[in-house]
Amino acid sequence: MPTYDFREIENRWQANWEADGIYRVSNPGDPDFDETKRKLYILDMFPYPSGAGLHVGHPLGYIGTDIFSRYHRMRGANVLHPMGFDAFGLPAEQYAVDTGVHPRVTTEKNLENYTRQLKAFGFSYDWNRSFATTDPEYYRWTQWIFLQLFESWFDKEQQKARPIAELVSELEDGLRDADGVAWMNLPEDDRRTYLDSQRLAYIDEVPVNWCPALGTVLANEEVTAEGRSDRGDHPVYRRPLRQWMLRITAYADRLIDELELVDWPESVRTMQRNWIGRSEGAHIVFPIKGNLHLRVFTTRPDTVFGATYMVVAPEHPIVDEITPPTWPDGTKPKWTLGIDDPRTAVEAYRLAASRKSELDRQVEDREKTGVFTGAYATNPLTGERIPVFVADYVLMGYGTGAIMAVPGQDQRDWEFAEAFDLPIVRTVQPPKEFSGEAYTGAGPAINSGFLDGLDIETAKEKTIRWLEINGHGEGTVTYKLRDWLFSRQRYWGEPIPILHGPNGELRPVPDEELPLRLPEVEDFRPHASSDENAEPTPLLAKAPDEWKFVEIDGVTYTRELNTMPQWAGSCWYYLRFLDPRNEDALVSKEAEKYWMGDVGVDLYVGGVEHAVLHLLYARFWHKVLYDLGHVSTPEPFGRLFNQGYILADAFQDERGIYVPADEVVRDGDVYLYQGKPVTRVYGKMGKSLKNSVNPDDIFEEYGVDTLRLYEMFMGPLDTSRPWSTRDIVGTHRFLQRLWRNFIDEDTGEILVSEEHATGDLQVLLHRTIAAVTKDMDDLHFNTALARLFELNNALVALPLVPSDVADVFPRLLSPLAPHISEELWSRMGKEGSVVVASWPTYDADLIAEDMATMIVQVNGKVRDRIEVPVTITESEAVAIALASERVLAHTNGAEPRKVIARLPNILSIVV
RNA sequence: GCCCGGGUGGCGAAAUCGGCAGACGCGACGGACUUAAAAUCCGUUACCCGCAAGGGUGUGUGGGUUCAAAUCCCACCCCGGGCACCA
Repeated sequence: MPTYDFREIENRWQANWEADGIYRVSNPGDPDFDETKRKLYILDMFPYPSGAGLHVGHPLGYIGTDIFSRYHRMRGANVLHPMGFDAFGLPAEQYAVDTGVHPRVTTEKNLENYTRQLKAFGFSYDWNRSFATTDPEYYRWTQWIFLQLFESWFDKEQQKARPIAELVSELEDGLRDADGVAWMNLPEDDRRTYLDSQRLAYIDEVPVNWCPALGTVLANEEVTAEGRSDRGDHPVYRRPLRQWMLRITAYADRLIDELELVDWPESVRTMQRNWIGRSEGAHIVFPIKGNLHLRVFTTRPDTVFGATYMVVAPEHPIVDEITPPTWPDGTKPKWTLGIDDPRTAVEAYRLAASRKSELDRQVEDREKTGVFTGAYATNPLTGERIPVFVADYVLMGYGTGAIMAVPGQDQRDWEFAEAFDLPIVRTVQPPKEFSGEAYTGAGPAINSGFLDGLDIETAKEKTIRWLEINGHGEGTVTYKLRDWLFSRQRYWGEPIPILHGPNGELRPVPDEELPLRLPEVEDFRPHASSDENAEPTPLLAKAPDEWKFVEIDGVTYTRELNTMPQWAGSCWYYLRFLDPRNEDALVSKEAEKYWMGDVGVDLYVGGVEHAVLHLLYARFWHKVLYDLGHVSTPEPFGRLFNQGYILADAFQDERGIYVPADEVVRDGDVYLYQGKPVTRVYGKMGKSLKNSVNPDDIFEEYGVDTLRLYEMFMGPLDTSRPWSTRDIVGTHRFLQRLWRNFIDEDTGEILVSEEHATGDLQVLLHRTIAAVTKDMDDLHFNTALARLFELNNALVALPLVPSDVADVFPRLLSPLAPHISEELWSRMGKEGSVVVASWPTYDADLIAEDMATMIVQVNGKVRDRIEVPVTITESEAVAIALASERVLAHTNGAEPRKVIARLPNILSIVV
């Protein structure tokens, strides 16, 4: 059929490519491996296959990486471009809870649908390398990595992970001791406890976010600001629980410092630094009375002379010990909440604070509340007695849960001091023009004894030295980053391969028994409860006894019943793609060395929502594997690129409920849904806004190539852009026009001449090659397309396409629109597939200009444009310009006072 | 409040080593073809004044640097995302 039958063309070529295995990539050691090619690893953040299927917003980045991969294949690279699925997770489990359908069944169905949809885009993935994190052959190695963490400790001197066996031998040899106790003097049980406390994977009793309604514990980052669950919006309570933790904090410095090694957006690196939150400062000990003292962390030890009171978090354990039965002399009325004794007052405040920590805390905004404990501490530098308050603006989870308050240099402390009538002493001299309250800027120290006159940095150092010499504290570094809570009480995750002995001993499941498969359970409902005091129970407690209990050498062990979080599987999938069927290792040394090369993944593309968590966790695991010698690069992802989102109009009815956007009709200025007016809003395309557009529908109407081109033509890859189905016709028309330029629609004849292009068309051809090549390198696919549009438009008036244009055009277009390019290539009788054709080159001499347009400015305004030879000299240019009538009209013949020449483009005359 | 992005025609956007603002596309308008419509092809399309030639204005706002600013500097406004009494 001579007209552009995109459906037939696209289906046929996708089938051919698959049959030919044209996107299959071989590894070092394979018979067809070509070691002369340079390697390029181009990776997408793999998707979670949800039940809703893909919408046109998902594949934006995938189209970009596909184009980049195809381009570099044509430039001779050996491109690894894989795709897989992050398939453990709560949605399938919750579906199982609701319907009883096994998560495996749901997941397999979704995987199939996602694979079908992704294949329909014509992506050049090597599907032979695909896997899902739920495959036992994959999670076998996820479990193996966990055991590597379990069997390792962090050597602070060497700043790296080492096998725990090396720690044991150093302890046995007396090269180290266990927290000051010699190994030989330590009883067996204590040795075990000590070792367990040193592991990178360890168990700790930590406060967790317990969500009874979900029957599970949530990570901090999964809890909303309102103290409710991110998923489901259920109430969340904080309670202590024994949990597996991963010691990511040991890597805090390296995770910051080694950001220097990667080519990432500066914004993402900044976000990671902020998340880790390294701050240097000091611990300072404030005596209270007897043996009691309050230890605080401060980033501003230089301001200690201005510490006029202290604040501890409501949850701080010292509060009970320091609060006296009666108010001491000098207690101001506004410090007491109007209550007769300190203990009652503090209890009342704590109760109010614990309630507030949920919803009200936000509402209450900035007003400072607190209560005096009735206790005084002594400022070790001034020797003054200063009151100790309880206030909820200090958090138990950061630093030591206590602060020295320096109202002169901290605005929150200033506000509190004003509210409670506490003294304010400036210890840094603000500039004269400063009119604010707390002053945090630079300046000389004042009111600070031996620090007076020093700048902040010097004063910090001197204070720390004083503290250390006098035993009142020491310089220290703290981090916002906390260890990674790694246990989930869910079913649909990787089982943690640990056995618990009768005396609390931890025994790893031997490597040869991996994978430890998920046991079958009959019912997936967690012990959900509306009782906030309900005990958390892992779902695997429902597994059969023969799974849960293991007898070894006459000892009965209980299996760990927690599973891993969804992050686990996505922490290392990029390594498995290198060697996905390896049964002896997570990746072979040769494959790892070849594909990771010097910088790791050469281009990693995904949404900015993963800027912190996923990328930080993956970097952490990678560094552990690096330390233990399993990988050869210090960083996993050499270059990161964040693609934008597809945005779309969404519509809300009068109750604020989203209505299906595709059923909304426009009537003049108003939008109607089922006859009722709705409000138009705008946001990220997705299920929650009910504004998804299904790619299947677009393929049906316009074809795959059109959709690929449209998504790329909308704008630069890294910005978000609004979906507009109306605009798709632009790229569709481009393809139809291209078709008609090459194919006679009546006869099906190829409209290509024997002749080469000449004159302007030849120049345009070579300029187009140059421009598209540069745009491809820069991931500027929108402008690459614009150049191809221009070349296409230039062909419309010609009866036949010149042979060199015909030879080049499908190759330039093929990364962007592979199907039509392959069809034209094939119809012209070209040898082989366009997929493996070489990228066109251009003749630099042809695109060199000999004439240029010279802009003539008079007093900064453009007054004339004159065609001049590119070799024009300044005196010639001035002579020509001053003779121009348009210039004369503005110079009135006056002599130039000044001439700036950027020849041949600019001549700027000042008169 | 803090941090990170971003504000350019009716719309999506080009142009960022400081050197022609608006490439390319959508839409709109006019024309050709057609019995007609669709499709296709040709043209116009930042705004204001002007018949025209031409002139003026213009890249969120106000200043500044410069022969020259979308681009650099200062202050502010708005939109999006992230974090939040983090000491």
